[in-house]
Amino acid sequence: MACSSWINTSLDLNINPRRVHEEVPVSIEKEVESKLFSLGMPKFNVEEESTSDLEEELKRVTAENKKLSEMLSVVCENYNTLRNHLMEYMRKNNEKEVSPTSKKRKSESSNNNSTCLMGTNNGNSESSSTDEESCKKPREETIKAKISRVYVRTEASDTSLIVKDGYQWRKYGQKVTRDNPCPRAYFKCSFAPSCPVKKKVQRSVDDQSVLVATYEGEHNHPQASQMEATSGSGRSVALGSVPCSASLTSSTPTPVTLDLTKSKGSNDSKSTKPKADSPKVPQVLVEQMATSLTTDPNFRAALVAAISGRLLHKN
DNA sequence: CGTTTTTGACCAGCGC
DNA sequence: GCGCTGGTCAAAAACG
Repeated sequence: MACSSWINTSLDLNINPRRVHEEVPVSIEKEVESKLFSLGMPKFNVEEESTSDLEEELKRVTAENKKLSEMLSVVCENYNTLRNHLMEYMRKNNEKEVSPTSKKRKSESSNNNSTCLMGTNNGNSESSSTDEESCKKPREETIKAKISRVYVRTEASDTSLIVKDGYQWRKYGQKVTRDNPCPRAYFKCSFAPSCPVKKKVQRSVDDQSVLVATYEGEHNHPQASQMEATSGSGRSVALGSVPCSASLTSSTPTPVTLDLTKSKGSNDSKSTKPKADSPKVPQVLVEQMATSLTTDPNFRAALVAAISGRLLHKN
């Protein structure tokens, strides 16, 4: 993913980094300074500051902190609203396209336009894409499967068809399909016995180093890795060991891809998923924002001021 | 010994 | 109806 696609979340906070508490003992002050300086923070002038100035500064930083929190809330709200709109739109679109007589394979072919590219970072971060409800064959009609497609770049020499996505999968079949010489692997979610999610993984015809993972259905449980992290007693989970490159060449101009596979359907009984199963896209967004913020000198200065202010107040 | 993977067989949808 | 194809099953093998 090109850096040019990154969202500029830089906040012009106009913080003056110079301000630091004056009444602090010199030893503590120097300690803080040296630590911050070792972190790449600018060393600031601490001379001739009055207490009132510092209190004012602290108030201002607190207010900005509050404002940032509010902005983040707004961003999250906007995201949820946008996602709901997208879901609504796609559902309406699907109702138009899928005729009552459409069958299994037609649903798959109509699914081809719901693809999206994603980048991976050593297989740990990934986002998926658009999804689409499909008309399944009779015995699967009870499952209104949501289908999404995920592209994962791996080592071209790696022949395994493992996509590390935080869930535990059991392979139940492999087939060589007509349009692709590379075999397609079929996986079922094995973390929860009742989980209906299936996954197909196949190498891309165009680029053998790209794995195409197609997900069907929605997980009715949190991610295995997250369950482990929270419970601390989960058994070892095979998440795959595919070394993925951090970048994925994409012609898609979309800067952020949405993971709607884990979106909570409004009328779905599975919507009562734990929060741990939240979409990964916000995480991507958060990472971008975090990166942007941490590289923003203004923000860093504000952070330094806030931290040092707190440290010094405690002393 | 329990779990997972492999792999050939089987089934169902689709086009002709 | 027949052949092709994708998807699933299930027994055997492999693995920890």
